[in-house]
Amino acid sequence: MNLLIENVTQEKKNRILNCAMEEFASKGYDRASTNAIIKKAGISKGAIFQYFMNKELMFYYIFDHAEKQIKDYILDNIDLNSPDLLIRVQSYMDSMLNLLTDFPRTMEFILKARSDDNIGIKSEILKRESDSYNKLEEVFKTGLDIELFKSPKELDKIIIILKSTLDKLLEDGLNSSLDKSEIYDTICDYISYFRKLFYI
Amino acid sequence: MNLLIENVTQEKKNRILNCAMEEFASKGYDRASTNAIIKKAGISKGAIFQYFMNKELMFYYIFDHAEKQIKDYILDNIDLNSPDLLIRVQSYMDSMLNLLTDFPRTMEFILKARSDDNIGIKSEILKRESDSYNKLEEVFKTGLDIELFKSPKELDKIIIILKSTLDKLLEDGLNSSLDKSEIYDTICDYISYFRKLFYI
Amino acid sequence: MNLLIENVTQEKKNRILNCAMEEFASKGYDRASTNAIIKKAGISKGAIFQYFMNKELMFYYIFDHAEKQIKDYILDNIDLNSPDLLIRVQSYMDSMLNLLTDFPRTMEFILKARSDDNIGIKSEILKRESDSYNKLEEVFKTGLDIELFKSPKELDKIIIILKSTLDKLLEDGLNSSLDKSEIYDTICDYISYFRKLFYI
Amino acid sequence: MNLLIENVTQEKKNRILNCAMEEFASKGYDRASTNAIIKKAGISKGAIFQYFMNKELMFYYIFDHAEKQIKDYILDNIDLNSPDLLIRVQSYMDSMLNLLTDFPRTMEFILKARSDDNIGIKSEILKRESDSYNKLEEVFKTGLDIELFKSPKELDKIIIILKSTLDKLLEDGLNSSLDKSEIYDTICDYISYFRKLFYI
DNA sequence: TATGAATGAGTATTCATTCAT
DNA sequence: GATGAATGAATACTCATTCAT
Repeated sequence: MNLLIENVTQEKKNRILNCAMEEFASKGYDRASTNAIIKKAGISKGAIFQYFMNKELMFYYIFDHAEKQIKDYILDNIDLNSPDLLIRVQSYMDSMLNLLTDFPRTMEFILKARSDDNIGIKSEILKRESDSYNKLEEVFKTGLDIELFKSPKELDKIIIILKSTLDKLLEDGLNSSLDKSEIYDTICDYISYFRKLFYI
Repeated sequence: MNLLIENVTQEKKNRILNCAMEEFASKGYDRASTNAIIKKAGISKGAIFQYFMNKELMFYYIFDHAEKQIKDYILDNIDLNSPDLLIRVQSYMDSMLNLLTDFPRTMEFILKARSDDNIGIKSEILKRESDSYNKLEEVFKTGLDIELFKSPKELDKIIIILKSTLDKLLEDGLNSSLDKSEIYDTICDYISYFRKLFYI
Repeated sequence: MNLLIENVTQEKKNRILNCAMEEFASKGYDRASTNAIIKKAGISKGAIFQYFMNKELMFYYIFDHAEKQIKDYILDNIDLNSPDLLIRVQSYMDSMLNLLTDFPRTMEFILKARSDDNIGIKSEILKRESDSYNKLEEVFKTGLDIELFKSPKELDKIIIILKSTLDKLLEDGLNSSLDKSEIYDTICDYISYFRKLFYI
Repeated sequence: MNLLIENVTQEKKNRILNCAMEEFASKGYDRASTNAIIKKAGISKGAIFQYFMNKELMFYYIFDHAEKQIKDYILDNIDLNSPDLLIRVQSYMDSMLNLLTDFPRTMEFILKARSDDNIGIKSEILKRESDSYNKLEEVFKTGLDIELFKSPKELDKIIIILKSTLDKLLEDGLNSSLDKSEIYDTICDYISYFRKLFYI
C-alpha cells in the first residue's frame, strides 16, 4: 500500500504523525477526530484523505511507523553482548522506560493501540505486532547461554513468564502513574527474583 | 438504585442483557449503539430507557449482573479444601475455562469492560471490581500452607507472576481463538512447571 | 365537551389542576411534561388521558377553570357601587394584586398562558379570553357616570388606554419581581394622573 | 464571534435566515426544529451546524441580524426634524407598519423572540434588546419641545402610556389579522386623541 | 375504572468522507 | 496538489399517546 503521505516533506509528515498519535492515544481509534488532527496539524480536511485514503489506513500507517521507531530504538540500545538472558531483559526494560521519556507520544499511542476498543482495529494491530515481536524474540535468543538455566528445555515457558510479568508491572505502573524510578525499582526487584528462580 | 428492568420477565430480561453484553463486548461502551441493542433484542426505543434510565446505568447494571454471575460461579466451583495454592489456582483456571463455554457472552463482556476506552466508565468499573478482586485474593490466601514454598516470603511476587502469566495465556488463547482444550493443556503445563519452580 | 375529569372527586380534581397549573406555568405548554404532572399529582399515566383525552384539551380545560376562578374572584371583590370608572378600575387592580397572593399558581398560569410560545395554543387562549373580557367590560360600563369625563364619547379609547397601561405596569412589575406594594404604589400614581387627564 | 454563515452567498443566506425566522416565530426557540429549517431551506443537516455552530448561536445570530435590519429601517425613516413628540411617534408607528409589509417575517420573529418561553434565551434577548431600546428612547427625547405638553413633568408617564397603548393596538391588530390600513387608521385615531389629551 | 409498560417519531448534534473549485 | 463546504447516517435520549391487563 503506497500512501501519498510518503511524498510529503519530512517536517510536515512528522507534524501530522505527532498530532495524530496524540489524538489517537488520548481518545482511542473510534473517538479520535480527524477534525481535531487536521486542526492541530494545520492541514486541510481534504489533505488527510489524500495522504491516507481513510481513517483506518491512517491509523495502521501511524502504528507501523510508531512501532518501527520503537523497535529501532530498542535494537539500538539493547545490550546483546552478554549471553545472559536476564541481562538482555534488563536492558530491554531499561530501553522501554527510557522510551517513555524520549518518545512519550509514541509510547502512549502504541500502548493504547494494543488494547483499542474497536475489535477490528485491535485484531489487525495484534497481527501486525506479532510479526514484529517474533523477530525481536529471535534476536533475544541468538547467542544465548542456555547453560545458565536450571531447566534449559523450559526456555520458551520462561520467556513467556518473564514477558507476561514484566509487561504487567509496566502497565500497572503506568496506570497508577507511578514515576519511572519506582517502576524501575520494582522491575529490578523482580528480575533479581527471576535470577534466583530460573538460574543455577 | 431500583431499575425497572427488574420487573421484566426473566426470558425478556435475559434476552436484553445478552444482546447488550454482545454489543458492549464487541464495540466498547462509547461505540456500542443502543439502537443496535434494541433491534437485536426486539424491544422498542423507549423501553430501554424506561428499563435502565440511560446508557451509563445500563452498562453498570449489566456489569454488576455479569460480575455477580461469574463470582458466584467461581466461588461455587473453586476447590478451597486443599491448602495448596497451585491446586486452588488450577481449580480457578478450570472455572474460568468452564465459564467461557457456559457464559461466553458474559465473559467477553467482563474482559472487555475492564479495559474500556471511556475513562469515566473504566474507572467506575475498576472501582466496582477491585472490591471483588480483593475479596477473591483474600479467599485465596486463607488457610494457605506457605511451608510448601521454597521462598514463602516471596509469596506476593509469586502471586503476581502466576496471575500475570496465566491471564496472558488465557487472553492470547482467546485472541487466537484456540479451543478450550488447547488452552487448558497449556495452562496445566505451566502450572506443573510452576510447581517445580516455586515448591520445595 | 364533557371530560371525565368532571366525575372525579373534588379533592383529587383540585390536586390535579394545581399540579398541572404549576407545571404549565413554569414551563409553558410545549415543554410541560405530562409525566411531571402525574408524578406530582400521584395519579397514573393512563388516568390523565382518560380524564382529559389529551394534553391540549387538558390545557384548555385548566385554562377555562383558572379563568373562571379569577373572574369570579374579581366580580366578587370589585366595587361597582360607585359610578366612577377610575374607582372601579382601582378596585379591579386591587383585586388583581390580591389574586397574586391568594391564588399565585392560578395567576402565574393565566399570565403565562396568554403569551404561550405555541401559536395554536396562544390563539385559542386569546379567543377564549376575549369572550370573558367582553363580559367583564360590559359589567364595567353598566351604571357608569359618563358625565365625569371631559370627552364621554371617547370612552372606548379611554378604556383601552387604561387597560393597556395598567396591564403593562403589572406585567413589568412582575417581570422585574418588584413586590406587591411597589407595584401598587405605581398603579395608584398612574390612576391619579389618569384622573387629571380624563376627568373634568 | 465569526460564524461561517457569513461566507455563504447572499441568496442562500437570506433563504436560510427567512426559513429559520419563520420556524422560530411560529414555534418559539425550544419547539422550533432545526430539521424543519433545513428542509424548508433546502440545505443539509450538517450545513446548519457548520454555519452557526449550534441552535442557540443560530438564534442569537438571526436575532441580531433581524434587530439591526429593523433598527436601521426605523432610524432611516423616523422623522426627527420636528420637536413634536407625537409627530415623531406617528412616524415611528408608520415605520413599524411599513416594516410589517416590507419585512413581515423579520417582524414576527422579533416580536415573538421578546417573549420566548425559554428563560435563558429570553433573558439574553432582553439584554441585547434593552441597549437598543434605550438608544431609541434617547433619540426620541433629544431636541424635544416639552413646552407643548400640559404637564411636562409627567413626560415619563406619558411615554409609558403612549408606548403601552400603541404597542397593544399593534399587537391586537396583528393577532386578529386586521390589514395594515385598518391598524393604521386606528393608530392615527388614537394619536389624534393623545394630542388633545396631552398637549396644550 | 385505573394502571403503567410499550411505542416510535421526534430532538440537537457529530463526523468521516466526497468533490467542485 | 490542496482546499474546505456539503453531506447524511449515526448518536443518546424524550414524551405524548395507546392498550392489554
